[in-house]
Amino acid sequence: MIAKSEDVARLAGVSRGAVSQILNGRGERFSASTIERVKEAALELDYQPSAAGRALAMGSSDFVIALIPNTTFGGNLQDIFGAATEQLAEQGLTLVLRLATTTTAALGRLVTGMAPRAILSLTPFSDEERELLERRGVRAFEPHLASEDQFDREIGRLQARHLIERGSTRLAVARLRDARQDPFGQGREDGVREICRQEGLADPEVVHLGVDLDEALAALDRLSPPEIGIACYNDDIATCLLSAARIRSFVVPGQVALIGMDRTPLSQVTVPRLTTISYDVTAPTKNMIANFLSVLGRTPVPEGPPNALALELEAGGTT
Amino acid sequence: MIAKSEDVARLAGVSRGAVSQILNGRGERFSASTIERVKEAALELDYQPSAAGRALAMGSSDFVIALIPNTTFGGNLQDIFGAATEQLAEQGLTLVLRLATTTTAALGRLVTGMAPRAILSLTPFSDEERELLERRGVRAFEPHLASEDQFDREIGRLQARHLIERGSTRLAVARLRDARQDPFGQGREDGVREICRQEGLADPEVVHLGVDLDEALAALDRLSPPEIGIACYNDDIATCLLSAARIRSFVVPGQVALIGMDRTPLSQVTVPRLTTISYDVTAPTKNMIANFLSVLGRTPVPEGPPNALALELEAGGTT
DNA sequence: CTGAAAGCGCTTACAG
DNA sequence: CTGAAAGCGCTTACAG
Repeated sequence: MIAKSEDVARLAGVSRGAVSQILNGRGERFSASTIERVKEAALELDYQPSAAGRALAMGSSDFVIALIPNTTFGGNLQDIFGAATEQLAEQGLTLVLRLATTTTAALGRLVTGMAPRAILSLTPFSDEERELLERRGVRAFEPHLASEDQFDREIGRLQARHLIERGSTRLAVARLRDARQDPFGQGREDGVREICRQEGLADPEVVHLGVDLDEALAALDRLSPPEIGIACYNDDIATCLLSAARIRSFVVPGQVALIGMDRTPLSQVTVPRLTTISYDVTAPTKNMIANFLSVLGRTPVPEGPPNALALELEAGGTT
Repeated sequence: MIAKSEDVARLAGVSRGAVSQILNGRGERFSASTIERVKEAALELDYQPSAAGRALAMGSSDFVIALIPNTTFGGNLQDIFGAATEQLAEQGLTLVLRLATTTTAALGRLVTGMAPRAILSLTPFSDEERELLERRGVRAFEPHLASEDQFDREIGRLQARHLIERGSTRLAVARLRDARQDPFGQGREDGVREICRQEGLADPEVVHLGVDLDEALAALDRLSPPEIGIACYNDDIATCLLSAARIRSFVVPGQVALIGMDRTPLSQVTVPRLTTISYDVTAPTKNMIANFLSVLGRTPVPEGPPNALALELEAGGTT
């Protein structure tokens, strides 16, 4: 049988109320020996308070929901959430993950059903979601970013500037064929175009492809190099185009210059090594969690928001 | 304010008990007009039953926990869990994800606290976990796999047989440097060795590396080709070694033959294309979920377990 | 066919 | 310093 607070109370010879107080750290007014007895009884019975009972009595559960984005959930994020799970566990909170791929309605059902202590998201909430959460009285946390759109434009700008600096006079943007997976593509493209205009170059051509060699070859043929600098949606796309360029015997970076984004591990082992932009989600995510913990009021306030645009260009051999 | 069942009852002019029965589909005995009124009231008030209240009354919550493995949680899995989330939602169940990286004790706290309807795992539970879950009365589901170890040995065997078939007479195994991420390495290595002995070849040399060009170069130098067939832990490692071979000007597959595992998208765009083994987690995972739903008794039993060892060798240009 | 009451396991004023 | 009681929102026998 699963022990309940009554079992603990009986074993320790106190009331259920006392058990609750003591186990929740509000037992200053009890004698040391009583406290000791209760704690031992709880241990002995392997007592775990029922989440439902607590939630009902307290009005909000001990759950914290983390929304994970639809994009690749790489090893990085697992480490972060692994650590976060433990940190929250120390505070008696249990972190559960949820795919962000849900409608606002589903999110609504989730939060009113679960009554979580808070909800964390790796990507900014939509206005609709924000309003919903406020109405339901759920605290929402998101990484302290500049607006998502500005962020993507900045990436596009960075890519374009670097390509131009390295000698490209004709730019292209390689976006993802699958629009579902391309939430950031438009912002990137806009950033590239902005720089092109600013520098007096023609607007970038735009190609769409997936991680597929045939598509990469077709895209490259359409762009009819020699002499094109391609700002790629991510390193995988850049890698594809690098293979395509090799098959077509184009000189990289002489004829085809490539810049990726993400600095994936594999981007560092291509020949030549990919030029890319690294962006560490770790810092903003950790900061978000620290911020959350501090709002819980049990932890010092963190140092201050890290630079939200911690983009770093890593020059490789493809530009 | 958040509506509760009492609000719905008042608005519909019935008792709370009636609201509960009707909204949970056990309202056959009520008149059609009553049912209609209650449903409308619920809709109007945007009523969401409190998970805590339900859980407390019913003894188990509407949560289903899915344990996600510590390895890469790729796009595939997201799709699967996205679909599963919706399927379960239709049954009134809410799927939450949890990193599998937890101690048995933490798992115990989670399940006794949450009282989930079931717990699903993508990888087999340990005996300890299994025993814990049984004791707590939590239903556990896992993909219908042959034992994990057999599975990995089979992968190793497949890799080795293919390399030998393609002419390798000296084999090596490339494992992950980071042992944490190498849970399957030993089984694979054992499978390769088994085949080597069976075929009268020397035992395979074993190298350890990460996704890092310098490490790949060092590993390749240590194996001192020409003439080595390398069974790689995964496609990323194989890709690394392919780059290293190119830098050292080894002929692939003539001098260095490579076979990966996973059939990642990027493995299909290397030059030459990687020989690899594909294994679709989708089928076993979907099957597990179908199985779970059928046990809930609201869905027909699925067709029968898919072939758990649905490994498929995909010959590329590296062997 | 419907409603009133008890109970799920916990916490929190409140009375002693 | 401690215990008895009420109440959180729901469901489920049970009585009408």
